[in-house]
Amino acid sequence: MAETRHRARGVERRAEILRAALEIIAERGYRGATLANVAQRVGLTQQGILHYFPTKEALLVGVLEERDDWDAMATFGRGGASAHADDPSHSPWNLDNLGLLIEYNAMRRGIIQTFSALLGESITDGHPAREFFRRRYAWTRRQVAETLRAHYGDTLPSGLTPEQVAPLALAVLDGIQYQWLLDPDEVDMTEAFESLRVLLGPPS
Amino acid sequence: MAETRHRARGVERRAEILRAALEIIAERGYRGATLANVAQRVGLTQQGILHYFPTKEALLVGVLEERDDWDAMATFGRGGASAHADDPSHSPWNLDNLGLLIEYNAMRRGIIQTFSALLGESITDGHPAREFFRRRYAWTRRQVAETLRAHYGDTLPSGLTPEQVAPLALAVLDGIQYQWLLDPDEVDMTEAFESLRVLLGPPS
DNA sequence: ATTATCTATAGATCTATAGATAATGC
DNA sequence: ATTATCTATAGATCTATAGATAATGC
Repeated sequence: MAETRHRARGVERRAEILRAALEIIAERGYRGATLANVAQRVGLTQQGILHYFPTKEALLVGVLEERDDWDAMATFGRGGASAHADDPSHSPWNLDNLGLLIEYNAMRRGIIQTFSALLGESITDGHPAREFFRRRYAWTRRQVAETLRAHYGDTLPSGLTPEQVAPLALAVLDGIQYQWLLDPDEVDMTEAFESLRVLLGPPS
Repeated sequence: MAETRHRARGVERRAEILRAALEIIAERGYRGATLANVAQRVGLTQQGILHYFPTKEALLVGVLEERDDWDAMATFGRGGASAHADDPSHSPWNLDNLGLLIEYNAMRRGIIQTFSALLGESITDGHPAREFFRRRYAWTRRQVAETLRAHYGDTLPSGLTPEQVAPLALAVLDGIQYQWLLDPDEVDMTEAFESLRVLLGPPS
């Protein structure tokens, strides 16, 4: 790895930095993250990072843009008609290799933790990710409502509309993630999502 | 206010500082908060704060301990058998004065925002509030399950058990709060909680 | 030439300690 | 005496700018 470093082209370096930034943000949040932290992880100086991203905020934006995975999280359950259906990182259910699954989950945890940390911060005043999340949630609520409508029609078994349920379903995903991150042994995300499906009722 | 400052006894000052700290954390999170910020808000120097709370972390602990309100948030709906049933700040449904209600909501928003910011940060490595939240959630899940059992018995209309639903219901509360904080005009917390009740089904 | 990195630094902050000074309570 | 606050500072960091140097691609 260290030996190939001088071979790394700019694009790869950039990707390397973004991955490191993702990890650092997962560990300490954006405000707690430091350019020096990221730099150390990729074996550069702090100023080296600024060569690729002119400011700390630009680095955050890079992380945010890189992760269209964010949205994959919204497509809960295997029923989701994802645009990336053939990409293993987007359809864990198709993996038959246990090693891959574990690796996948570890990466997933990193992404979930980064996402959750940023969401938490984003609601504070003037946070650079605030608008990003506001838009994302508005979009995702619509997306989820649409998915629900495709499954259930205009009314769910509960009598509620897709538009009423969408924010709740989305909220469950986020809330469960926090509970899981705080106490992985006590909270089973998969089971929780299964229960959510039961709670929503059988498709008509 | 400034005139009564020299009259303020230690206990009042402490409370004043805690309230200011709550606000600052709501605005910038714990990591983003600064002793100087808090100091300025109460008209002291940064070192003045350290007279009451020896470290920044001690101040956070103070805020965390002060707010048993945190738990009131878990007792959703008017059905909650709260120990503070006579305290207006714990039973908004009893307020008949609109002014009080608005003030209450504003305060509520501050508390919700502080809580949400801290929850978001707490999942990062070595955060001082992590253990607090882990315990709080374990306790609250049990609490909610108990409440559900009192309402529904051992099985909810969906067929799920109180233990299965509790983490979901709790997750909805937290998740909706984030959505609301990000976009107050698009998300109606009261309506969302109402929908949650419908989703859980009618009590038997 | 252009790109990738580094050293040197400026300029802000931040937490926390030490110790002085003023006010309050016996 | 004790409590409440302040000034002075140490010692760390942090982001960002300036400019040098080495490596890469034509």
